[in-house]
Parts: sequence; structure tokens; C-alpha cells
Amino acid sequence: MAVPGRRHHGVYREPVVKGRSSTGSGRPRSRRGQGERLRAEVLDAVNRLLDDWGSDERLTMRAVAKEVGVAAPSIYLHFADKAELVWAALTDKYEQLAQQMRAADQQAAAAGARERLRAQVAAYCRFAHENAGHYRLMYEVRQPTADPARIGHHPSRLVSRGLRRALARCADEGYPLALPLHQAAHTLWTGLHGLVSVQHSLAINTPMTTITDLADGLVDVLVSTERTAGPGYPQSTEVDRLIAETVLDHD
Amino acid sequence: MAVPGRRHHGVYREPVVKGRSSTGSGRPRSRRGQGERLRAEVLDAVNRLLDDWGSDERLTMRAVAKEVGVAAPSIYLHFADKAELVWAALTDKYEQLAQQMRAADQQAAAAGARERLRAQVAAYCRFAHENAGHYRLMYEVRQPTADPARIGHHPSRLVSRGLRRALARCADEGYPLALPLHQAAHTLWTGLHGLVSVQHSLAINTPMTTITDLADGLVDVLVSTERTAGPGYPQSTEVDRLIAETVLDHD
DNA sequence: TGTACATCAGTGAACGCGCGTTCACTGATGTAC
DNA sequence: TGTACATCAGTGAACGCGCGTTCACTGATGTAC
Repeated sequence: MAVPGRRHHGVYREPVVKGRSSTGSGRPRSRRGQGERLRAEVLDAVNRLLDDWGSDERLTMRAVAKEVGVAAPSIYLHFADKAELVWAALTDKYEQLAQQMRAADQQAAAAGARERLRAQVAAYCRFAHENAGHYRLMYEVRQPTADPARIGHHPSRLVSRGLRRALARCADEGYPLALPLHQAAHTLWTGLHGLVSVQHSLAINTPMTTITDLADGLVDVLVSTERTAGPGYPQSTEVDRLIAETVLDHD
Repeated sequence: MAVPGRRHHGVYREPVVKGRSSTGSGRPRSRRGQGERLRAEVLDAVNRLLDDWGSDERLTMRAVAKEVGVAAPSIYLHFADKAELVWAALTDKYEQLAQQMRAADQQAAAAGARERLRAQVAAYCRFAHENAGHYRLMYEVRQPTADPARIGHHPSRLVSRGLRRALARCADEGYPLALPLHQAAHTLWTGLHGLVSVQHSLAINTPMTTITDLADGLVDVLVSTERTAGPGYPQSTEVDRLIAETVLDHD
């Protein structure tokens, strides 16, 4: 009969002595004090699996551990649970996306505001195409409310902020916006997401250039292709103000 | 020792005689020949669960069976597996969405092409808001390729077709489109999806009117608010033709 | 009209698997004396 | 310099649960004779 309040898992068996047997995986144990190294390796493994599979369907703790070359419980030395692990990986990826958009923006710095916006948009599309598995998760997984100070600071705000600044530069340089600034940024961001998301979910395998062309069309519609004198900001509206307040970009 | 090729599940136990005991759920057994009735009840239950929970996380065969008031195996009398069940429910919902868009369109028939488009768009937003659980699934679940004749006939084509026809009517009535027809329809559809999808995934609880306003903004950007003489179709481009071929609306 | 039989609309119990997670443990490495 | 000990970086085995699905079965209902 089981004793309540006391957990016991079966009989104890003599552990098998391991040595350098064939079951031992390639990964060498970290040096003393280097335990944190495993954390990075685990995150790398998650990223690799999502890249390889283009989906999170088989993303299990065991699969991650196997990819690292470690036993599954070792993951818990660095992450409290699966949610924390996945969220850590996604936060990394969000920053990577924002970083790629920034890089594209700066690379096109000489070509003018409009080209810089298009470069950012193209970077967004490229990222979504090359990181299909991550991308799906990024818009599916809810942020664990572990750190209460960070509630409302969804990492996606980096993306919409980059687009908003690029749009503002366009307006400053005299390319009038078709919508008030915040609304335009939100419409562009969600429009891009819609484009790549529908592409993913219908599993149409059109070439990447099609997506980019569609995204360019959206840009053309949102910021005029013709330059005027003076900045081109439409007057803010109720929706615009509401978006500005809600869309989380308040660092 | 187990006999290979022969499955046997443990010892046979005398079944408990049931009668009208307390375990018996409310649902009466269908009359002879009325077996198909359960099929409809199961689909209804799936829809009710998705509505109630706003998510498919706990959508299990057992949960569905419980909701119907039936044992889990009974579902298999009408659906080969879970995928078939879910897909059947989603197909129903897709048709419901298309139906609501049609109804909104017809109700605004007297108000002119532009208002009819806006009515369709508003219906789309309303549907996504009121059927959050279904909506997520609709863009996540892949079509089981059970019926090979239907490959490439994703039910979402009903949605984009409705939007495309409304856009064409706008152009015919002299409201110029900002993009070639098919591209405009695709951009509008995916843009709407992006709006509601981001809203869902960031779990922002802005009022429904905000979404509708944003959607209206997108419409305003895609089809001119000012009327001109003669139809307003921009010349088709390479992307436009590619979308026309790819976007599955070929009945 | 009675009755043996086939069919229909289900059911209770279990299979078998995979998952996240926990447990008591190991073996190498650094440290204090 | 040797050695007992604490700590670190893990590990093998199992728990316990929930899932989709299958199985042999039941009991009411219609039907043929």
C-alpha cells in the first residue's frame, strides 16, 4: 500500500557503470564553473530543431536534449519548465529579427527613406521565409507572465517600432503617408504578418520574390511614391491615438 | 507470452448492467435509421467547445464526447479520426463566414459598392472576434488530403473571392483601386487576417470597433474614396497575374 | 400472432504511446587542512 | 604532498497523466417466417 505524503519511485536498481561506452554521446561534460554553457547549447538546439522542421509539432524536451547530446533532465538545470525554455528561444529570435531589420535599414541608408523602409520590409519577409518554424511560434505562444515588470512588453514591439520609425522618416523626407503614423505602422506590420502567415498556412510554395513584391505593393499603398514639399503626416485620428497607446511600444 | 498477430486486451470482465442509473447521461439513443443524427450533434459540440474556450488546446475526443453526452468511441461511428472531425467542423465554419459576408454584402446592396465592401470587411472582423477559437484553427490546421479531387480547394477561397468581387464592383462603379484587382484582393484579405491575428496573439483586448476602424483604414487605402468617371482598374502586373493563378479560386 | 434472428446505435475498459517532470543517484573536480 | 570532503554538472529510470484509438461486447428494434 502506498504511504501518503511520501513519494517513492519503485525499487532502486544498481546503475549501470558507463565509462566510454557506445551509449555515451559526443558531448563532453562542461568544466567546473562552465555550467552556463549548456544553457546556450540548449537554446541553440531549440533553434536548430525549429529551423530543420519548420514547425514546433515535435519540439519536445527529449528531442531538444537529444539534439544537444544530453539527458532530458539536464535541461531543468537551466530552465524551470518548457514554457520558459520556449519563451527564451523566441525572445532571442525576436531580437534577431529586429536586428536583421536594423541591419537592412542601415545598409540602405544612402538610398533614402523610402528605400530604407522597403529594405526593412524585405528583411521581415526574408526572416519569415527562412525561419518558418520560429515565425509560427512567435505569433502563437503567449508570453509567460514570469516577470511581472515585463507584462505588456511583448518583444514584437521591436518590429513595429522599426517600421514606425522608417515610416516617420519617409514622411519627414516628404513622402506623404496614406494613414496617420501609428495606424500606418500597425497596418503595415499586421499586413506583412498576414501575407506571410497566409502563405504558411495555405502551404502555397510561391517563390520568396512574390511575397516581397506583395509587401512592396503594400508599402506603395501606404506611403506615396511621389515626393512633395514638406513633411507628409495625415492628421491623427481617434484610432491612431488608440493604437499609439495600445501597441506596447513604451520603453 | 503474447501471441503475435493476435491482439487481446486483458481479461474479460462482466459488464455492469446499466439500466437508468445515475451514470446514464441525458442523451437518448437515436432511433433506428437515425444514426446520422449523432454526426450533426458531434459537429455542434465541437463548435460549442471552440466557442466557449476560444481555443483548441483542450479539444480532445473525450471532451467532445462528453459535450455530446456520449462515449468517446461513438464518435468513430461517423468520423474516421480526429483530423477528419476537426476538418469537417472547420469547413462548416468557413462556409458560415462566407455566408455572413454574403449576407452583409446584400444587406448593404442599396448603399453602393464601397459600402458593400466595407460591410463585408466588417462581417469578417465580427466573425473573427466572435469565433476566436475557430478562427485560430482555420489558419493553423492543414487540410487532410482525404479527397484527392479537392486538393487545392481550400475553403478560404470563398472569403477571398467575396472580397475580390466587392473590389471589382468598386472599380466598376468608378472608385479606382490602388493595386491591380487580384493583388488588391489578396492584400486586403491577408491584411484583415493580420489585423485580427495580431490582436488575438497579443491578447490585447481593444474593443471590436478598433479593429473595424483599422480595417476601414485599409479599405480606404486600397480603394479610393473619391469617385471618377469610368472604371478604376490599375493595369495588371506580374505579381497580380501570379496571385490570380495561385490563390486557388478556380471553381 | 409468436419467435428466432439480423442489424443498428451505441458502450466500458483498456491499449499503447509520448509527454513534462521528478527522483535519488554518480563521478569528476576543485578546496581545506 | 596527500587526503577527506563539498560542490558541480550532470544521469537513468521512472512517475503519472492524458491522449487517440481499438476491442469485444450490449440491448433495443425491426424483420422473416
